[in-house]
Amino acid sequence: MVAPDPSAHWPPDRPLDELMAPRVEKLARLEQAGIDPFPRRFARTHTAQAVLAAFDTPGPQQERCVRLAGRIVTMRHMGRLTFAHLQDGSGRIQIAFRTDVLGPERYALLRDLDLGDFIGVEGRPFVTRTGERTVEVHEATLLAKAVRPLPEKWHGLADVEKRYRQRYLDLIVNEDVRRAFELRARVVQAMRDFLNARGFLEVETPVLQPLYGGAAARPFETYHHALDRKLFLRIATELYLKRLVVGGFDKVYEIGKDFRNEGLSTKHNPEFTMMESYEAYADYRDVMAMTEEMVAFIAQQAIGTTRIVFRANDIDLAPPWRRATLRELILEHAGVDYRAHPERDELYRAAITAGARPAPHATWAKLVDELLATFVEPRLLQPTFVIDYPLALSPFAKRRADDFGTVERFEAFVGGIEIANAFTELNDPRDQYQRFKEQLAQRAAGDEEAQQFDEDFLVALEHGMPPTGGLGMGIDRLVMLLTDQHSIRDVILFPQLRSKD
RNA sequence: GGGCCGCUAGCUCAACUGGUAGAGCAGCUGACUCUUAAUCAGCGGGUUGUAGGUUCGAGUCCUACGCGGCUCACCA
Repeated sequence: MVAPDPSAHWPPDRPLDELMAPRVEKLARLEQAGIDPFPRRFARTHTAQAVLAAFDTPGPQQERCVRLAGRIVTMRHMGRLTFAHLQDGSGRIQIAFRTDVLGPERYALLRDLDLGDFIGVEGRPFVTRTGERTVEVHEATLLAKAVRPLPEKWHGLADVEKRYRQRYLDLIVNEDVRRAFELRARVVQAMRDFLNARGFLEVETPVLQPLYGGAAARPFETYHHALDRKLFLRIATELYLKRLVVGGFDKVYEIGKDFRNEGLSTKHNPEFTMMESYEAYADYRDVMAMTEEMVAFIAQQAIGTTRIVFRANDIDLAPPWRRATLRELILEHAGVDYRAHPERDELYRAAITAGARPAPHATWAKLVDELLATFVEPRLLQPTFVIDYPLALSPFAKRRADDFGTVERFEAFVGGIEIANAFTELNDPRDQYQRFKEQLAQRAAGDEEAQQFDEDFLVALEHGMPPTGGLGMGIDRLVMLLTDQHSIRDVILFPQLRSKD
């Protein structure tokens, strides 16, 4: 028996349009017939996929009664016979309701079912005359009534805004969207498997930080009432993970959200997922080798091959990847040798001549970055390590032994997008102190993205940090690459959008 | 933030140089025991993103705003 419940009637202050009204009426009618439209559980013996698979193993299996549950996504009434498709997390399967099996009374309850409703059914698998594997329903249970309609069935949901705002509809209707996010989960799983197998320890460090650092970005600010203090959402995990290396964890990594208060684009979401790893006694060459192996492994695990297509380019992620210095790549693609222009104004003129459009007040380091972004990045389709960056761009990277103006750093590019950033970590506290001072000067000069002076971190380094190779890899971009999605919004379930009031 | 494009029924889209806003799907009523974009007959469904303006008359032209997409700038 269903307990009498006043909410059987639709709340009067909830919207109820012409499409919802008949569904609410059906819900009330079912309740009056003693049917709970929102029961508690349903014991399944099979998923849709499992039932379909069972057809391939003939014998007693096929005769067995199966119990499965899902959302009604299509329905075709034909008098005393009705076909429908049931969709669950594994896929969809056809089910058939027959009057002569169910009896006219139970069959008549079908008229109160709608597309979008969840039902559980028990029945016998059979194959229709047209060859479709189907379950003949012997017993059906309403599991959840849907009072709003599903999106249109042929074109699905095409409105991009609605797809992002109501991702659940996108997932119900667009199979490829669901697959992309399942793939994303496999990517993260494979990354963990790879790192764990190499002896890395997964850790979690603070998201709320009194000082932010480890990357060049503007932060989000928040406030803790009890502590009466301003806090920042982290822009990177770097400085905490290196404290852990000081603490004796030789190999650590963290997979988590970073937050950067920047503009939105097809490549940028204000919160994004980053993997950072740190390995003691390794340098950036060791990290390079690990990076190419890891990406190839992830691709193999997630999509079954290292050969991918991105923006109609055939790309092979199998190691070894090309290694080239930043200097030679900029010379190759922009025709500018930045070492020949050590003065800022000189390099500015050279960049303009080459066809770049740098910001008028760009520093020397920003100009180098601009040359990289404009001329080199878009051309790096096959996996490429760009190595050896100017010191000024990298306040936490160790200098080359043979060249004190250059640091041991690489960025990995695939398909024209940057997927990783790594360096031999700076562990000399005297040098780190100088770098922080330099960042302070840049901040004073108006660079909002310059590092804050992190005294605690410096004290940690003064206790001694072993030589360490660090890596940061953007998970969202890696998934974009592996799924051939060109907008980061298509690999983030709920991307940031403007509020809609 | 700049530029360009878009916003019409629940969904997907039409509507010529300004002249009564339509179709398919979804919904409702009926027929139908092998359909799968089921089919057939009938019915209902709209403040054309919002607010102004021009005009006898605006979905259409103008202005502002909102939201989205692409792109540039910034960034990973």
